[in-house]
Amino acid sequence: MRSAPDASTRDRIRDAAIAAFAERGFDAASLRDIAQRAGVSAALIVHHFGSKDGLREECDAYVVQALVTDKGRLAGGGASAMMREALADRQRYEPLLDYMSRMLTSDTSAADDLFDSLAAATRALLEQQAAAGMLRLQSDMDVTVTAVTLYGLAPVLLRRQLARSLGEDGLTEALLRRLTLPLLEFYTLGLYADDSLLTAARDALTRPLGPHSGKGENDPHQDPDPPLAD
Amino acid sequence: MRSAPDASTRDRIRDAAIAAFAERGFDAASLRDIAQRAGVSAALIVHHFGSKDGLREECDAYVVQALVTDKGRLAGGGASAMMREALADRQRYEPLLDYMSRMLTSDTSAADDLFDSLAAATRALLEQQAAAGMLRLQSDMDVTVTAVTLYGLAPVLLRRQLARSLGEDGLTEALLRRLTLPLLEFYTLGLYADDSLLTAARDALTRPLGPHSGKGENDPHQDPDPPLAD
DNA sequence: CGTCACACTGAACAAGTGTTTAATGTGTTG
DNA sequence: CAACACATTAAACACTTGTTCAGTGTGACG
Repeated sequence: MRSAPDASTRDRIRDAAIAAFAERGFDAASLRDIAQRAGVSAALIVHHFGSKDGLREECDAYVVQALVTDKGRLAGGGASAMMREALADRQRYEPLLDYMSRMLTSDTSAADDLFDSLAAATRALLEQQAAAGMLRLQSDMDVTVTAVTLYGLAPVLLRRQLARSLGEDGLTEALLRRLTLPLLEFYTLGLYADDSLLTAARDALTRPLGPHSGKGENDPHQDPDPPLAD
Repeated sequence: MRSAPDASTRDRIRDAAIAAFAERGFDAASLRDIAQRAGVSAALIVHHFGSKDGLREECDAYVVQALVTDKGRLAGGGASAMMREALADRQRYEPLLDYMSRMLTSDTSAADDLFDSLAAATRALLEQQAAAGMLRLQSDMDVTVTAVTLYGLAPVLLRRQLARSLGEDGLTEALLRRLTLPLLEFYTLGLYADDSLLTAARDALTRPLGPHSGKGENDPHQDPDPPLAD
Protein backbone atom coordinates (compact mmCIF):
# COMPACT_ATOMS: atom_id res chain seq x y z
CA MET A 1 0.00 0.00 0.00
CA ARG A 2 1.57 3.22 -1.18
CA SER A 3 0.55 6.39 0.61
CA ALA A 4 0.61 9.89 -0.78
CA PRO A 5 4.08 11.47 -0.56
CA ASP A 6 2.83 14.21 1.75
CA ALA A 7 1.00 11.86 4.06
CA SER A 8 1.83 12.11 7.72
CA THR A 9 4.58 9.88 9.00
CA ARG A 10 2.16 7.86 11.07
CA ASP A 11 -0.02 7.23 8.04
CA ARG A 12 2.94 6.29 5.89
CA ILE A 13 4.03 3.75 8.48
CA ARG A 14 0.52 2.36 8.74
CA ASP A 15 0.19 2.00 4.99
CA ALA A 16 3.61 0.41 4.70
CA ALA A 17 2.65 -2.01 7.46
CA ILE A 18 -0.62 -2.94 5.76
CA ALA A 19 1.26 -3.65 2.55
CA ALA A 20 3.91 -5.70 4.34
CA PHE A 21 1.42 -7.65 6.46
CA ALA A 22 -0.73 -8.31 3.40
CA GLU A 23 2.23 -9.43 1.34
CA ARG A 24 4.14 -11.55 3.80
CA GLY A 25 1.88 -12.11 6.76
CA PHE A 26 2.05 -10.63 10.21
CA ASP A 27 4.81 -12.85 11.55
CA ALA A 28 7.03 -12.75 8.50
CA ALA A 29 6.84 -8.98 8.07
CA SER A 30 9.49 -7.46 10.34
CA LEU A 31 9.51 -4.00 11.81
CA ARG A 32 12.72 -3.24 9.95
CA ASP A 33 11.09 -4.29 6.71
CA ILE A 34 8.12 -2.03 7.36
CA ALA A 35 10.41 0.78 8.47
CA GLN A 36 12.34 0.60 5.23
CA ARG A 37 9.18 0.74 3.14
CA ALA A 38 8.06 3.79 5.06
CA GLY A 39 11.49 5.39 4.94
CA VAL A 40 11.88 5.60 8.70
CA SER A 41 13.67 3.74 11.46
CA ALA A 42 12.28 0.72 13.25
CA ALA A 43 12.47 2.56 16.54
CA LEU A 44 10.12 5.23 15.25
CA ILE A 45 7.42 2.65 14.65
CA VAL A 46 7.55 1.61 18.26
CA HIS A 47 7.60 5.25 19.27
CA HIS A 48 4.35 5.84 17.38
CA PHE A 49 2.50 2.59 17.93
CA GLY A 50 3.93 1.22 21.15
CA SER A 51 4.66 -2.24 19.78
CA LYS A 52 4.25 -4.40 16.74
CA ASP A 53 0.95 -5.62 18.13
CA GLY A 54 -0.19 -2.06 18.61
CA LEU A 55 0.65 -1.42 14.99
CA ARG A 56 -1.35 -4.44 13.97
CA GLU A 57 -4.38 -3.34 15.90
CA GLU A 58 -4.30 0.02 14.19
CA CYS A 59 -3.92 -1.62 10.79
CA ASP A 60 -6.82 -3.94 11.53
CA ALA A 61 -9.03 -1.06 12.55
CA TYR A 62 -8.03 0.98 9.53
CA VAL A 63 -8.69 -1.83 7.07
CA VAL A 64 -12.07 -2.59 8.57
CA GLN A 65 -12.98 1.07 8.37
CA ALA A 66 -11.67 1.42 4.83
CA LEU A 67 -13.62 -1.61 3.65
CA VAL A 68 -16.81 -1.29 5.63
CA THR A 69 -17.46 1.96 7.39
CA ASP A 70 -15.95 4.37 4.96
CA LYS A 71 -18.61 5.86 2.70
CA GLY A 72 -20.82 2.88 3.48
CA ARG A 73 -19.14 1.32 0.51
CA LEU A 74 -20.39 -2.15 1.29
CA ALA A 75 -23.73 -1.23 2.74
CA GLY A 76 -25.26 -1.45 -0.71
CA GLY A 77 -23.42 -4.23 -2.40
CA GLY A 78 -21.85 -6.83 -0.16
CA ALA A 79 -18.67 -8.51 -1.25
CA SER A 80 -19.40 -7.92 -4.91
CA ALA A 81 -19.03 -4.18 -4.54
CA MET A 82 -15.68 -4.83 -2.92
CA MET A 83 -14.39 -6.68 -5.89
CA ARG A 84 -15.66 -4.06 -8.29
CA GLU A 85 -13.96 -1.34 -6.30
CA ALA A 86 -10.83 -3.43 -6.21
CA LEU A 87 -10.85 -3.56 -9.97
CA ALA A 88 -11.49 0.13 -10.40
CA ASP A 89 -8.50 1.13 -8.28
CA ARG A 90 -6.38 -1.94 -8.16
CA GLN A 91 -3.17 -0.44 -6.87
CA ARG A 92 -5.00 0.90 -3.88
CA TYR A 93 -7.28 -1.99 -3.05
CA GLU A 94 -5.20 -5.04 -3.75
CA PRO A 95 -3.27 -4.78 -0.47
CA LEU A 96 -6.52 -4.23 1.36
CA LEU A 97 -8.00 -7.41 -0.06
CA ASP A 98 -4.86 -9.35 0.78
CA TYR A 99 -4.90 -7.94 4.26
CA MET A 100 -8.57 -8.77 4.64
CA SER A 101 -8.01 -12.34 3.53
CA ARG A 102 -5.34 -12.88 6.14
CA MET A 103 -7.49 -11.16 8.70
CA LEU A 104 -10.61 -13.22 8.10
CA THR A 105 -8.74 -16.47 8.55
CA SER A 106 -7.07 -15.29 11.74
CA ASP A 107 -8.49 -15.72 15.21
CA THR A 108 -8.71 -12.07 16.14
CA SER A 109 -11.73 -10.18 17.35
CA ALA A 110 -11.10 -7.67 14.57
CA ALA A 111 -11.76 -10.49 12.13
CA ASP A 112 -15.02 -11.24 13.89
CA ASP A 113 -16.04 -7.60 13.70
CA LEU A 114 -15.20 -7.45 10.02
CA PHE A 115 -17.17 -10.56 9.23
CA ASP A 116 -20.13 -9.32 11.24
CA SER A 117 -20.09 -6.08 9.30
CA LEU A 118 -20.00 -7.92 6.00
CA ALA A 119 -22.79 -10.22 7.09
CA ALA A 120 -24.85 -7.24 8.22
CA ALA A 121 -24.39 -5.60 4.83
CA THR A 122 -25.40 -8.82 3.12
CA ARG A 123 -28.47 -9.07 5.31
CA ALA A 124 -29.48 -5.52 4.51
CA LEU A 125 -29.17 -6.20 0.81
CA LEU A 126 -31.12 -9.44 0.98
CA GLU A 127 -33.88 -7.90 3.05
CA GLN A 128 -34.17 -5.07 0.59
CA GLN A 129 -34.45 -7.56 -2.25
CA ALA A 130 -36.92 -9.62 -0.26
CA ALA A 131 -39.07 -6.55 0.27
CA ALA A 132 -39.00 -5.99 -3.49
CA GLY A 133 -40.27 -9.52 -3.98
CA MET A 134 -37.13 -10.64 -5.74
CA LEU A 135 -36.18 -13.30 -3.22
CA ARG A 136 -37.41 -16.83 -3.03
CA LEU A 137 -38.81 -17.69 0.39
CA GLN A 138 -35.92 -18.77 2.61
CA SER A 139 -36.33 -21.57 5.11
CA ASP A 140 -33.65 -20.14 7.42
CA MET A 141 -32.72 -16.55 6.72
CA ASP A 142 -29.75 -16.56 9.10
CA VAL A 143 -28.21 -19.45 7.24
CA THR A 144 -28.90 -17.75 3.92
CA VAL A 145 -27.23 -14.55 5.04
CA THR A 146 -24.19 -16.40 6.33
CA ALA A 147 -23.94 -18.57 3.23
CA VAL A 148 -24.24 -15.67 0.82
CA THR A 149 -21.57 -13.84 2.79
CA LEU A 150 -19.29 -16.88 2.66
CA TYR A 151 -19.91 -17.30 -1.05
CA GLY A 152 -19.14 -13.68 -1.67
CA LEU A 153 -15.92 -13.94 0.27
CA ALA A 154 -14.70 -17.19 -1.26
CA PRO A 155 -13.56 -15.61 -4.56
CA VAL A 156 -11.61 -13.03 -2.61
CA LEU A 157 -9.93 -15.44 -0.21
CA LEU A 158 -9.17 -17.88 -2.98
CA ARG A 159 -8.71 -15.41 -5.78
CA ARG A 160 -5.33 -16.82 -6.64
CA GLN A 161 -6.84 -20.26 -7.21
CA LEU A 162 -9.90 -18.81 -8.89
CA ALA A 163 -7.79 -16.94 -11.42
CA ARG A 164 -5.30 -19.71 -11.94
CA SER A 165 -7.98 -22.32 -12.36
CA LEU A 166 -9.60 -20.32 -15.15
CA GLY A 167 -6.37 -19.36 -16.82
CA GLU A 168 -6.45 -15.72 -15.89
CA ASP A 169 -3.82 -13.58 -14.24
CA GLY A 170 -5.45 -12.27 -11.11
CA LEU A 171 -8.90 -10.75 -10.76
CA THR A 172 -8.92 -9.13 -14.17
CA GLU A 173 -11.97 -7.49 -15.60
CA ALA A 174 -12.16 -10.22 -18.20
CA LEU A 175 -12.40 -12.80 -15.44
CA LEU A 176 -15.18 -10.97 -13.61
CA ARG A 177 -17.01 -10.62 -16.91
CA ARG A 178 -16.72 -14.34 -17.50
CA LEU A 179 -18.01 -15.14 -14.03
CA THR A 180 -21.00 -12.86 -14.19
CA LEU A 181 -23.54 -14.91 -16.13
CA PRO A 182 -22.78 -18.37 -14.77
CA LEU A 183 -22.91 -17.09 -11.21
CA LEU A 184 -26.09 -15.14 -11.77
CA GLU A 185 -27.60 -18.24 -13.34
CA PHE A 186 -26.55 -20.11 -10.26
CA TYR A 187 -28.17 -17.55 -7.99
CA THR A 188 -31.30 -17.43 -10.12
CA LEU A 189 -31.85 -20.98 -11.30
CA GLY A 190 -29.75 -23.08 -8.98
CA LEU A 191 -27.44 -25.81 -10.06
CA TYR A 192 -29.76 -28.78 -10.26
CA ALA A 193 -32.49 -29.47 -12.77
CA ASP A 194 -34.83 -31.25 -10.40
CA ASP A 195 -35.44 -31.46 -6.68
CA SER A 196 -34.56 -35.10 -6.21
CA LEU A 197 -31.60 -34.34 -3.96
CA LEU A 198 -33.59 -31.80 -2.04
CA THR A 199 -36.59 -33.97 -1.36
CA ALA A 200 -34.36 -36.90 -0.49
CA ALA A 201 -32.58 -34.79 2.09
CA ARG A 202 -35.87 -33.44 3.39
CA ASP A 203 -37.19 -36.95 3.86
CA ALA A 204 -34.05 -38.10 5.57
CA LEU A 205 -34.06 -35.16 7.96
CA THR A 206 -37.73 -35.34 8.91
CA ARG A 207 -37.58 -39.07 9.48
CA PRO A 208 -37.77 -39.16 13.27
CA LEU A 209 -35.03 -41.72 13.76
CA GLY A 210 -33.02 -43.64 11.22
CA PRO A 211 -32.80 -47.44 11.12
CA HIS A 212 -29.86 -47.22 13.52
CA SER A 213 -29.39 -43.72 14.78
CA GLY A 214 -25.62 -44.04 14.97
CA LYS A 215 -23.46 -42.24 12.47
CA GLY A 216 -23.37 -44.77 9.72
CA GLU A 217 -21.56 -44.54 6.41
CA ASN A 218 -24.53 -42.95 4.69
CA ASP A 219 -25.51 -40.16 7.00
CA PRO A 220 -29.04 -38.91 6.74
CA HIS A 221 -27.99 -35.34 6.10
CA GLN A 222 -26.63 -33.94 2.93
CA ASP A 223 -24.21 -31.17 3.58
CA PRO A 224 -22.46 -28.02 2.51
CA ASP A 225 -22.10 -27.80 -1.13
CA PRO A 226 -21.48 -30.33 -3.77
CA PRO A 227 -24.10 -32.57 -2.25
CA LEU A 228 -23.73 -36.24 -2.89
CA ALA A 229 -25.93 -38.14 -5.27
CA ASP A 230 -26.83 -41.19 -3.29
CA MET B 1 22.23 -53.50 4.87
CA ARG B 2 19.97 -51.08 6.51
CA SER B 3 16.96 -52.24 8.43
CA ALA B 4 13.71 -50.53 7.55
CA PRO B 5 14.11 -47.01 8.84
CA ASP B 6 12.24 -46.49 12.06
CA ALA B 7 9.33 -44.72 10.51
CA SER B 8 7.49 -44.11 13.75
CA THR B 9 9.76 -41.29 14.91
CA ARG B 10 9.63 -39.64 11.51
CA ASP B 11 5.87 -39.95 11.49
CA ARG B 12 5.57 -38.56 14.99
CA ILE B 13 7.62 -35.55 13.97
CA ARG B 14 5.55 -35.08 10.82
CA ASP B 15 2.28 -35.27 12.71
CA ALA B 16 3.52 -32.90 15.39
CA ALA B 17 4.62 -30.50 12.66
CA ILE B 18 1.24 -30.64 10.94
CA ALA B 19 -0.48 -29.91 14.22
CA ALA B 20 1.89 -27.05 15.01
CA PHE B 21 1.74 -25.54 11.52
CA ALA B 22 -2.04 -25.83 11.51
CA GLU B 23 -2.35 -24.26 14.92
CA ARG B 24 0.12 -21.42 14.74
CA GLY B 25 1.14 -21.07 11.11
CA PHE B 26 4.37 -22.05 9.42
CA ASP B 27 6.39 -19.04 10.55
CA ALA B 28 5.17 -18.96 14.12
CA ALA B 29 5.68 -22.67 14.73
CA SER B 30 9.31 -23.16 15.70
CA LEU B 31 11.36 -26.29 15.32
CA ARG B 32 11.82 -26.45 19.08
CA ASP B 33 8.08 -26.26 19.53
CA ILE B 34 7.53 -29.08 17.09
CA ALA B 35 10.36 -31.06 18.65
CA GLN B 36 8.79 -30.80 22.06
CA ARG B 37 5.42 -32.00 20.78
CA ALA B 38 7.09 -34.97 19.17
CA GLY B 39 9.26 -35.65 22.20
CA VAL B 40 12.55 -35.30 20.33
CA SER B 41 15.27 -32.70 19.88
CA ALA B 42 15.19 -29.94 17.30
CA ALA B 43 18.38 -31.25 15.76
CA LEU B 44 16.73 -34.56 15.01
CA ILE B 45 14.13 -32.85 12.88
CA VAL B 46 16.84 -31.35 10.70
CA HIS B 47 18.57 -34.70 10.63
CA HIS B 48 15.43 -36.34 9.25
CA PHE B 49 14.05 -33.62 7.02
CA GLY B 50 17.05 -31.55 6.07
CA SER B 51 15.52 -28.23 6.99
CA LYS B 52 12.32 -26.62 8.18
CA ASP B 53 11.34 -26.11 4.56
CA GLY B 54 11.97 -29.75 3.85
CA LEU B 55 9.69 -30.61 6.74
CA ARG B 56 7.04 -28.34 5.33
CA GLU B 57 7.20 -29.93 1.92
CA GLU B 58 6.73 -33.34 3.44
CA CYS B 59 3.82 -32.11 5.52
CA ASP B 60 2.25 -30.53 2.45
CA ALA B 61 2.56 -33.72 0.47
CA TYR B 62 1.21 -35.81 3.32
CA VAL B 63 -1.81 -33.60 3.86
CA VAL B 64 -2.65 -33.54 0.17
CA GLN B 65 -2.38 -37.29 0.06
CA ALA B 66 -4.41 -37.76 3.23
CA LEU B 67 -7.19 -35.50 1.95
CA VAL B 68 -7.24 -36.37 -1.70
CA THR B 69 -5.35 -39.40 -2.83
CA ASP B 70 -5.83 -41.66 0.14
CA LYS B 71 -8.69 -44.06 -0.47
CA GLY B 72 -10.05 -41.63 -3.06
CA ARG B 73 -11.91 -40.12 -0.18
CA LEU B 74 -12.82 -37.02 -2.12
CA ALA B 75 -13.23 -38.59 -5.53
CA GLY B 76 -16.90 -39.14 -4.80
CA GLY B 77 -17.93 -36.21 -2.74
CA GLY B 78 -15.91 -33.04 -3.12
CA ALA B 79 -15.50 -30.78 -0.15
CA SER B 80 -18.69 -32.02 1.46
CA ALA B 81 -17.24 -35.45 2.06
CA MET B 82 -14.31 -33.77 3.71
CA MET B 83 -16.48 -32.07 6.25
CA ARG B 84 -18.42 -35.22 6.96
CA GLU B 85 -15.20 -37.08 7.54
CA ALA B 86 -14.00 -34.27 9.72
CA LEU B 87 -17.05 -34.70 11.86
CA ALA B 88 -16.78 -38.45 12.06
CA ASP B 89 -13.23 -38.35 13.38
CA ARG B 90 -12.76 -34.85 14.61
CA GLN B 91 -9.60 -35.30 16.62
CA ARG B 92 -7.84 -36.64 13.60
CA TYR B 93 -9.13 -34.37 10.87
CA GLU B 94 -9.34 -31.02 12.56
CA PRO B 95 -5.59 -30.38 12.22
CA LEU B 96 -5.77 -31.48 8.61
CA LEU B 97 -8.52 -28.99 7.85
CA ASP B 98 -6.64 -26.22 9.60
CA TYR B 99 -3.52 -27.13 7.71
CA MET B 100 -5.42 -27.23 4.45
CA SER B 101 -6.92 -23.82 5.07
CA ARG B 102 -3.50 -22.28 5.59
CA MET B 103 -2.19 -24.14 2.61
CA LEU B 104 -4.89 -23.04 0.19
CA THR B 105 -4.33 -19.40 0.98
CA SER B 106 -0.57 -19.67 0.60
CA ASP B 107 1.31 -19.18 -2.62
CA THR B 108 2.87 -22.61 -2.84
CA SER B 109 2.66 -25.04 -5.71
CA ALA B 110 1.43 -27.65 -3.26
CA ALA B 111 -1.59 -25.43 -2.72
CA ASP B 112 -2.15 -25.31 -6.47
CA ASP B 113 -1.94 -29.07 -6.69
CA LEU B 114 -4.39 -29.50 -3.86
CA PHE B 115 -6.88 -27.10 -5.36
CA ASP B 116 -6.56 -28.78 -8.75
CA SER B 117 -7.29 -32.14 -7.16
CA LEU B 118 -10.34 -30.78 -5.41
CA ALA B 119 -11.56 -29.13 -8.59
CA ALA B 120 -11.02 -32.37 -10.51
CA ALA B 121 -13.07 -34.26 -7.93
CA THR B 122 -15.80 -31.66 -8.17
CA ARG B 123 -15.75 -31.89 -11.96
CA ALA B 124 -16.07 -35.67 -11.83
CA LEU B 125 -19.02 -35.42 -9.49
CA LEU B 126 -20.75 -32.77 -11.59
CA GLU B 127 -20.21 -34.69 -14.81
CA GLN B 128 -21.63 -37.79 -13.25
CA GLN B 129 -24.69 -35.84 -12.13
CA ALA B 130 -24.95 -34.24 -15.56
CA ALA B 131 -24.91 -37.66 -17.17
CA ALA B 132 -27.75 -38.66 -14.87
CA GLY B 133 -29.72 -35.67 -16.07
CA MET B 134 -29.68 -34.03 -12.67
CA LEU B 135 -27.84 -30.90 -13.73
CA ARG B 136 -29.25 -27.80 -15.28
CA LEU B 137 -27.47 -26.88 -18.51
CA GLN B 138 -24.38 -24.83 -17.64
CA SER B 139 -23.31 -21.94 -19.81
CA ASP B 140 -19.66 -22.33 -18.81
CA MET B 141 -18.82 -25.62 -17.17
CA ASP B 142 -15.32 -24.55 -16.17
CA VAL B 143 -16.70 -21.63 -14.26
CA THR B 144 -19.31 -23.86 -12.65
CA VAL B 145 -16.69 -26.36 -11.53
CA THR B 146 -14.49 -23.65 -10.10
CA ALA B 147 -17.39 -21.92 -8.38
CA VAL B 148 -18.75 -25.10 -6.83
CA THR B 149 -15.25 -25.91 -5.59
CA LEU B 150 -14.89 -22.45 -4.09
CA TYR B 151 -18.30 -22.68 -2.47
CA GLY B 152 -17.45 -26.05 -1.02
CA LEU B 153 -14.22 -24.72 0.41
CA ALA B 154 -15.61 -21.51 1.86
CA PRO B 155 -17.24 -23.16 4.89
CA VAL B 156 -13.96 -24.89 5.65
CA LEU B 157 -11.74 -21.83 5.29
CA LEU B 158 -14.17 -19.66 7.20
CA ARG B 159 -15.54 -22.27 9.51
CA ARG B 160 -14.73 -20.19 12.54
CA GLN B 161 -16.88 -17.36 11.21
CA LEU B 162 -19.53 -19.74 9.95
CA ALA B 163 -19.92 -21.33 13.36
CA ARG B 164 -19.69 -18.11 15.31
CA SER B 165 -22.16 -16.36 13.05
CA LEU B 166 -24.76 -19.06 13.62
CA GLY B 167 -24.10 -19.38 17.32
CA GLU B 168 -22.46 -22.77 17.18
CA ASP B 169 -19.19 -23.93 18.61
CA GLY B 170 -17.21 -25.20 15.64
CA LEU B 171 -18.44 -27.47 12.88
CA THR B 172 -20.77 -29.47 15.06
CA GLU B 173 -23.15 -32.00 13.66
CA ALA B 174 -26.03 -29.77 14.67
CA LEU B 175 -24.59 -26.99 12.53
CA LEU B 176 -24.18 -29.21 9.48
CA ARG B 177 -27.73 -30.42 9.97
CA ARG B 178 -28.99 -26.87 10.07
CA LEU B 179 -27.10 -25.98 6.91
CA THR B 180 -28.28 -28.93 4.88
CA LEU B 181 -31.73 -27.87 3.72
CA PRO B 182 -31.10 -24.17 3.07
CA LEU B 183 -28.00 -24.98 1.07
CA LEU B 184 -29.67 -27.71 -0.90
CA GLU B 185 -32.53 -25.34 -1.60
CA PHE B 186 -29.96 -22.86 -2.81
CA TYR B 187 -28.39 -25.43 -5.09
CA THR B 188 -31.76 -26.62 -6.34
CA LEU B 189 -33.91 -23.50 -6.57
CA GLY B 190 -31.43 -20.67 -6.52
CA LEU B 191 -31.73 -17.58 -4.39
CA TYR B 192 -33.91 -15.35 -6.51
CA ALA B 193 -37.57 -15.74 -7.32
CA ASP B 194 -37.39 -14.29 -10.83
CA ASP B 195 -34.79 -13.75 -13.51
CA SER B 196 -34.84 -9.97 -13.53
CA LEU B 197 -31.25 -9.66 -12.38
CA LEU B 198 -30.14 -12.36 -14.77
CA THR B 199 -31.78 -10.90 -17.86
CA ALA B 200 -30.60 -7.43 -16.94
CA ALA B 201 -27.03 -8.67 -16.76
CA ARG B 202 -27.44 -10.62 -19.99
CA ASP B 203 -28.66 -7.51 -21.76
CA ALA B 204 -25.86 -5.39 -20.39
CA LEU B 205 -23.22 -7.90 -21.41
CA THR B 206 -24.49 -8.49 -24.94
CA ARG B 207 -24.92 -4.81 -25.63
CA PRO B 208 -21.97 -4.24 -27.99
CA LEU B 209 -20.78 -1.02 -26.39
CA GLY B 210 -22.24 0.97 -23.57
CA PRO B 211 -23.11 4.69 -23.81
CA HIS B 212 -19.56 5.48 -22.81
CA SER B 213 -17.45 2.38 -22.72
CA GLY B 214 -15.27 3.63 -19.87
CA LYS B 215 -15.65 2.08 -16.46
CA GLY B 216 -18.38 4.26 -15.07
CA GLU B 217 -20.03 4.07 -11.69
CA ASN B 218 -22.60 1.56 -12.89
CA ASP B 219 -20.59 -1.07 -14.64
CA PRO B 220 -22.39 -3.23 -17.17
CA HIS B 221 -21.45 -6.44 -15.46
CA GLN B 222 -22.89 -7.86 -12.33
CA ASP B 223 -20.38 -9.84 -10.39
CA PRO B 224 -19.51 -12.56 -7.96
CA ASP B 225 -22.17 -13.15 -5.54
CA PRO B 226 -24.64 -10.95 -3.85
CA PRO B 227 -25.39 -9.27 -7.17
CA LEU B 228 -26.66 -5.75 -6.98
CA ALA B 229 -30.23 -4.82 -7.61
CA ASP B 230 -29.88 -1.90 -9.98
C1' DC C 1 17.82 33.67 24.82
C1' DG C 2 16.37 29.13 27.34
C1' DT C 3 13.59 25.21 27.71
C1' DC C 4 10.20 22.19 26.85
C1' DA C 5 8.10 18.81 23.81
C1' DC C 6 8.58 15.65 20.57
C1' DA C 7 9.76 13.45 16.04
C1' DC C 8 13.44 10.79 15.04
C1' DT C 9 17.81 7.98 15.02
C1' DG C 10 21.82 4.42 15.59
C1' DA C 11 23.36 1.34 18.64
C1' DA C 12 22.78 -1.98 21.84
C1' DC C 13 20.14 -5.83 24.15
C1' DA C 14 17.90 -10.07 25.34
C1' DA C 15 15.43 -13.55 23.37
C1' DG C 16 14.39 -16.59 19.84
C1' DT C 17 15.32 -18.46 15.26
C1' DG C 18 17.14 -22.32 11.94
C1' DT C 19 21.18 -24.80 11.46
C1' DT C 20 25.85 -26.98 12.41
C1' DT C 21 29.01 -29.63 15.00
C1' DA C 22 30.87 -32.98 17.77
C1' DA C 23 29.75 -36.48 20.42
C1' DT C 24 27.15 -40.67 22.42
C1' DG C 25 24.61 -44.55 22.25
C1' DT C 26 22.88 -48.77 19.91
C1' DG C 27 22.05 -52.16 16.91
C1' DT C 28 23.75 -54.80 12.71
C1' DT C 29 27.19 -56.87 10.09
C1' DG C 30 31.55 -58.97 8.69
C1' DC D 1 35.13 -58.71 18.81
C1' DA D 2 35.80 -54.75 15.65
C1' DA D 3 33.70 -51.78 12.33
C1' DC D 4 30.33 -49.50 10.68
C1' DA D 5 25.71 -47.14 10.04
C1' DC D 6 22.57 -44.43 11.92
C1' DA D 7 19.27 -42.35 15.38
C1' DT D 8 19.77 -39.08 18.72
C1' DT D 9 21.36 -35.25 21.56
C1' DA D 10 23.42 -30.92 23.96
C1' DA D 11 25.84 -27.19 22.94
C1' DA D 12 27.33 -23.71 20.15
C1' DC D 13 26.80 -20.50 16.07
C1' DA D 14 25.28 -16.91 13.26
C1' DC D 15 21.49 -14.36 12.54
C1' DT D 16 17.03 -12.00 13.05
C1' DT D 17 13.55 -10.56 15.92
C1' DG D 18 10.96 -6.84 18.87
C1' DT D 19 12.22 -3.58 22.02
C1' DT D 20 14.98 -0.19 24.85
C1' DC D 21 18.16 3.49 25.49
C1' DA D 22 20.58 7.51 25.17
C1' DG D 23 20.98 10.84 22.39
C1' DT D 24 20.24 14.59 18.34
C1' DG D 25 17.75 17.84 15.89
C1' DT D 26 13.99 21.10 15.51
C1' DG D 27 10.32 23.98 16.21
C1' DA D 28 7.11 26.40 19.63
C1' DC D 29 6.68 29.27 23.43
C1' DG D 30 8.01 31.99 27.60
